[in-house]
Amino acid sequence: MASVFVVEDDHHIRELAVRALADSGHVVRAEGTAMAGLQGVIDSSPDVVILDLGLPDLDGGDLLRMIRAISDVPVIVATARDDENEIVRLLNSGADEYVVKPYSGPELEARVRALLRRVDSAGNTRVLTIGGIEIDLRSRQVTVDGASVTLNRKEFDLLAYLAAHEGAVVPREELYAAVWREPYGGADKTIDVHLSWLRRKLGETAAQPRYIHTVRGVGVRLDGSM
Amino acid sequence: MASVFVVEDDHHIRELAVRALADSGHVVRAEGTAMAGLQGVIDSSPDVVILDLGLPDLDGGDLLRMIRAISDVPVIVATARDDENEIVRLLNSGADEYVVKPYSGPELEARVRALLRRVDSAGNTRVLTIGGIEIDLRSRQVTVDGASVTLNRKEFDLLAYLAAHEGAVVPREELYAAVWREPYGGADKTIDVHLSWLRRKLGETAAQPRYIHTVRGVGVRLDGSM
DNA sequence: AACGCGCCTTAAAAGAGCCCTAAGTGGCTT
DNA sequence: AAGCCACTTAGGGCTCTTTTAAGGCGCGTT
Repeated sequence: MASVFVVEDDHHIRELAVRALADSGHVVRAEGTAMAGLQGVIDSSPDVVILDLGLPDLDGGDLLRMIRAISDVPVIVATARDDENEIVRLLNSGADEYVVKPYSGPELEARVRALLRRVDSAGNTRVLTIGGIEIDLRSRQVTVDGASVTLNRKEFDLLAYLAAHEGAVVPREELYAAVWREPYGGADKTIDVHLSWLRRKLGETAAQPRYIHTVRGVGVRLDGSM
Repeated sequence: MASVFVVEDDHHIRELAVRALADSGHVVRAEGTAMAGLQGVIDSSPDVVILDLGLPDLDGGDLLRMIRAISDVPVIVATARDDENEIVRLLNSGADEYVVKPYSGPELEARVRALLRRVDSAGNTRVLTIGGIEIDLRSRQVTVDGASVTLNRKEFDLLAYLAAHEGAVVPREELYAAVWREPYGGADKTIDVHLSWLRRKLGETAAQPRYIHTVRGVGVRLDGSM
């Protein structure tokens, strides 16, 4: 059982989804517009969001990015079958699942269940702790060994993404895509400059890393256990 | 990067999948029959399984249940059937994702990535253990008898590929193609140099092998049981 | 409008580490 | 014994990464 938020403008589809999910024991809320949906997601902090892409007031992809900017909530996007590139793009920009419309109630329910099975075992806190670093995703405040440090937007987004993937080597390409939201031109040194500034604020250098470890030729890894 | 196992009987589709996944940096194994696939999944403990449903020797659903009986490995099912009920049934019986055939390389790659992201964020680790060697594919960290060793990119990729094929003799040609991502010019001695460096870091020599065994005229074999 | 400030990008240089080539040695096969 | 194959070491070129510096842009303030 979980709380699910449905954003879908078509009344009949919305009712189908709400009924199917409610029948299988979930707490369901629904809205019919992007802006109301965004507000609802913020207010009710659901465990899963079902997001229709064909909303009247805003592109579904934009809404997805707005949700991702404030939350790591798992998102299932509902889309038309013939749009393969769109699906790839959405999965890369933060969607966790997709269902193809028209979908059946049982299918949607199965997707929600499959997704929750993965997510339940993860600790869903709004504050990430990596070694001596505390990252509050909501207020965007960071402390290192208890002392507050001021990060600007890019620095915070870099740190937050690395922290969300603690221990994993994150390729520059992925890191750039996540923070800049645009394709990575391989020769772009900007990301290195920001990493350097971030390191300074975390109290380390590349030569004496405490958290951000360079894996030459592959990417960088945030690791608090060393 | 992860180790992926593909079970698909159609040669062309299999090659498409293998190439797409290898190009995006994964260690890939593939088989064309259900029984060989099951054996391969048992032997190589992959991080993700791509499972075709239209296998010649066994129903894909049955194979999925057999895999589920022995492992929690995430499974992506590939189905030509545009059959909604079939998909729901499979998701309920343990599949984690599905792709509809024919699928593109980028689409498959995106599904694998999305799945790995969920698995990783659930706190799972992807570790290969060969004798005293522990290989963490996510952080690219390696320990031998508990002691950390620092491998550079080529060394790590070589070791990871050999470990994913533990016990099998890997031809130089295949090893080179997997790590360098380009065709093997037969006279290339570079791979030998890197293998030598890797051996040194693992604490062995070719004359006194503990893990990497040379099979003269054929290739090399990683084996931790000796 | 003009100014100041912070933020981001571009540029450039230096350093470190990695990778390939080359060459010599040793062992196995024929 | 000769030839082939594999292993190792050494050296230099090159790529990748880091860091500093300078300039432009946006934005709020004066």
